[in-house]
Amino acid sequence: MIVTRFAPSPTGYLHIGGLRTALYSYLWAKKNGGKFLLRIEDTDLKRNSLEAAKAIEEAFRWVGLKQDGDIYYQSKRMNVYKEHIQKLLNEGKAYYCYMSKDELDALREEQMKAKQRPRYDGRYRDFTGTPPSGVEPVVRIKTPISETITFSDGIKGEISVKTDEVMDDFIIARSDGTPTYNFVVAVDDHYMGITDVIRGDDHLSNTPKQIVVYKAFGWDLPKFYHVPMILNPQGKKLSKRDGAMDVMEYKKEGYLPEVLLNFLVRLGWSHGDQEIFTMDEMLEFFDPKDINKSASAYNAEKLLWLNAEFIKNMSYVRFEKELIYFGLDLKNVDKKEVLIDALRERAKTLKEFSQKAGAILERPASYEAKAVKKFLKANAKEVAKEFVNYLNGYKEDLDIPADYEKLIVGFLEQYNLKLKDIAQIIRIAIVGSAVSPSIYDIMCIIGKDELEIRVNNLIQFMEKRDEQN
RNA sequence: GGCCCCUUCGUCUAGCGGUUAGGACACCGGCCUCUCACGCCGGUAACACGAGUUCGAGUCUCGUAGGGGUCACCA
Repeated sequence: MIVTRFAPSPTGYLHIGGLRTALYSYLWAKKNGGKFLLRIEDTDLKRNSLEAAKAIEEAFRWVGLKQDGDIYYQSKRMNVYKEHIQKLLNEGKAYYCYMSKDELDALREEQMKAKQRPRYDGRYRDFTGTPPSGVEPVVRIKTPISETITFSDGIKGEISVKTDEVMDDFIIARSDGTPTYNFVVAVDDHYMGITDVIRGDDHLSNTPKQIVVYKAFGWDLPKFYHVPMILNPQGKKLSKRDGAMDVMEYKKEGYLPEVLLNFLVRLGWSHGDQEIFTMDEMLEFFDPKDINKSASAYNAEKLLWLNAEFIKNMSYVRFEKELIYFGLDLKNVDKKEVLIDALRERAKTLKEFSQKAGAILERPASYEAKAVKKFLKANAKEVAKEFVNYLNGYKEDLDIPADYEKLIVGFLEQYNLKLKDIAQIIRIAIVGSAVSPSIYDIMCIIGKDELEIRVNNLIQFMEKRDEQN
């Protein structure tokens, strides 16, 4: 069985890079009938916060990635790590190092000056004398000397590093006794039964260290997949400055969770020419072997396009449900289906949708100056008045947009006008600007009575304007 | 700087020794049209460079250049 995990450290919100590796892990496990686990890496008490952990969980809930079983918190497993550190100590595979932080810094500086790679010199590796007093020791693991550590990465291929060149006896327990990252990752991945580790390729260079831990305990290695980073549009590493990194920010901006997932799955992975995937299709087609080797740049326009595609095909009930978050309650809107259909092809996000809907549902607070100047010419007032008269005398049904089209056609015939002569007047009367969905749709949405009110309001406005001139 | 990784249109990518190098976003035309969109049709645009291997290279090998990652008592 395949078991994967996502293991964020709770130092901030969940960002889209993290979400993508989580998605890949989730997909790979679920596709194979396996398990996807969530582990919060909170060993560094100073930098973690409970709120951050909660924020990550909230983001997971929003996108609908559900972990199997309970969430693991490393802070609750300290005794396990301590036991294992003790075990290595007992077996002589790790040792206490009494070098103080100051001494270490001095050594590092010296090495830097000599243009050497800063590296612990192993001075306590075989130390048997009396330890210096007043120093709380750290625990270091013995990394093999003159060995080549080789592993096969599912994305990058065969990777091998020479221990003497790039590794030293790294610290597995700080002087306060708390374990460090590379140690706990290996211990947890082993006990959680992780078979496939899918993570960002910034961890590629940590992998040999974790392998040292695995080997010290004699454990089998999981498979590793190091997925390339996501770059910003400038091709640099995505950072907070690029904005919109927080997954929850996408909710606020009116993106659908499945769109974010769809967008992310295609960033660095593909299945032929397919752009749009349902969750079932992602599960069917995803395979980490198809993940690209190179980093990919974040492309906000494509995300927007994808969101628009999904909105175009979204159900009415889903619209009603999602729009509540944006302060738009469609429950009492009589022609909500006409509203939705009129706007779904004009709004790329739910946020934009709710703004545009508001412009139709609420009476315009003012009339856009440019539109007034361009379309409300001298005869506009008369045309509008004639329209109100015609509307008052109109006895046919006014229920669907086509009924309003009949209304307009009749009006144009009677007064020998062109559609152009009336369309913008009605539009401005209803939404206050020269841009909106079809006038038949928006007339239908607000209904006959409201239509009359709004056209009259516009007539009043024009009268006032004409008086001033 | 050492080590590791990467390199096809502006961007996401397809390609797995023989292709007019395909698709998508964006962009530019045109059509549709009551405005704006949507939709439809069409277009511009890429194999980083240099050597090999081969009858033949985007595809294999090696260099060069460029980009990224990483070198903590952070994760």
